[in-house]
Amino acid sequence: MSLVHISTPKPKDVTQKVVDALALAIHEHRLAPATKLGEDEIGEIYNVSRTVVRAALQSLAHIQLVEIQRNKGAFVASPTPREAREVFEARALLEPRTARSAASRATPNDIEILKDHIAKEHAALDVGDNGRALNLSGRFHIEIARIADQDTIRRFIETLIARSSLVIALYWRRESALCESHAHHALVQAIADGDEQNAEELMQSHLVDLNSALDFRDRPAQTLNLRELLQATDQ
Amino acid sequence: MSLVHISTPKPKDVTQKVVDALALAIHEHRLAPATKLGEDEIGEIYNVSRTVVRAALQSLAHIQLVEIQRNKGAFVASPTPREAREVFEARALLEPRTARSAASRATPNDIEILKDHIAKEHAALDVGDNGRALNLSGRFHIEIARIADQDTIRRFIETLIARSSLVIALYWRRESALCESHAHHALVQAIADGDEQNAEELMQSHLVDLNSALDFRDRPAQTLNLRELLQATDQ
DNA sequence: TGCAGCAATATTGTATACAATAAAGTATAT
DNA sequence: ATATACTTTATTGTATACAATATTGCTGCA
Repeated sequence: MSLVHISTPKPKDVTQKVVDALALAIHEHRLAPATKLGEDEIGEIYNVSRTVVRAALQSLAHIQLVEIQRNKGAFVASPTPREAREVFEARALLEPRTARSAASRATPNDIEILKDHIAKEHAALDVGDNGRALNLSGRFHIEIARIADQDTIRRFIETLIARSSLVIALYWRRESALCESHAHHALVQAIADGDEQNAEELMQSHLVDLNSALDFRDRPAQTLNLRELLQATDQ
Repeated sequence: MSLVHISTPKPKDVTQKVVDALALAIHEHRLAPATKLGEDEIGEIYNVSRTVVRAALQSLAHIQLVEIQRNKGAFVASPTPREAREVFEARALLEPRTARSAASRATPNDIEILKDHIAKEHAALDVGDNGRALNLSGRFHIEIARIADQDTIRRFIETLIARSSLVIALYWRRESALCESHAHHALVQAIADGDEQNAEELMQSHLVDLNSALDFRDRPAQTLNLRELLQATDQ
């Protein structure tokens, strides 16, 4: 199942296409948190029926990229400061160990793939396409989880990376240093060397760095969120 | 979202009812791995349309309690030995830390809830209802994650517990000692005492014990699985 | 008998139609 | 002029209808 999700050419899975398109838009920050995702609207855009749109939205809701409110509709998720903190706490718990595993298992081909990711990331940054760079940075982390060869934990990390995109959209503080490809580079080196200890520590400090670039104190305060938060008549 | 999932009375969420009913049946081992879950059939049982059945099945597929094969249908998941091992590896990574957190945060009321769980577990075992006992044992672990007050990790643990049910159905070795409520009792004591270190270690050894009661060497070899594995024409 | 190809059946994938709920607008009364 | 009740509109929730695919059974032939 999970393998299928990764590797298949997917001749005709319309739902997945919609899922991927929406997820990409969110990851690249083209869809802002709390944006309403009307079923008819999306259906018209992709020329599919509401049936498949609903399936896609439910799929995205499961990984918490969108939030569905009964009889209200689907919205791009808007993590609270608390949720945002939790996402990075969970990443700190899972990813260092995963990087260690990756260091013990990576093949030369895997290293090539990682370096390729970094190169693309640089290219995107040079062009000024921060959205794409952010997305690639996330996929870099997912790639490490894949190399670690633990499907279950990889799936968890995938959802955390996805949500990180939203967290960054809401709580990013600094202007520059968007994805510290320097850290990524060092990490690849450790993994290539099979240096498990170093890989684990580098990943840990990388996540600490990321965390320190976020500011969870002030909350989103988006129009849509405000409105729904004020009326506590939620069922 | 996740909070809603826990606390709301849910006046009319038909889909969730179907999800819960099917999940319970799987957890209690009334539905065996690889069982076909026809849409019409389930719809007739619960008097709902295929629309909601499909939504429910997709929801269950996401937490990997069922596997959906395109144009083939939905089946109760049947974890491979490898997947089974991964589930418990992930639990070993997440749950000890979570138990530690729970020990640092638990209120007297939380302790009551945990003790209540254990009591129910005993009662079910006395009646000989192993399915219900297993389900309660799983909910005990989820309860600890709830006390730890980390929604994100709790959700991960919930999916792992759910899959553990299937793993146990397929790979359980021993006859007796189904849920070692002794271990649960000691764990509650440590949490009640706020003894973080002990709680973490007890959870770790508890999971090791569970793992040692499983035998991943021989694979399921179910009729349905065999058939689909032999024909590698999957898309 | 056994197999190949085709026909019939059943099941899933998708689209549409109807029902229920929420949101918005309007009119009336104070 | 504001607030409240009602009406209208829009959107989601659910059921059904149709299309596509897979499975099964049959027929004919070697």
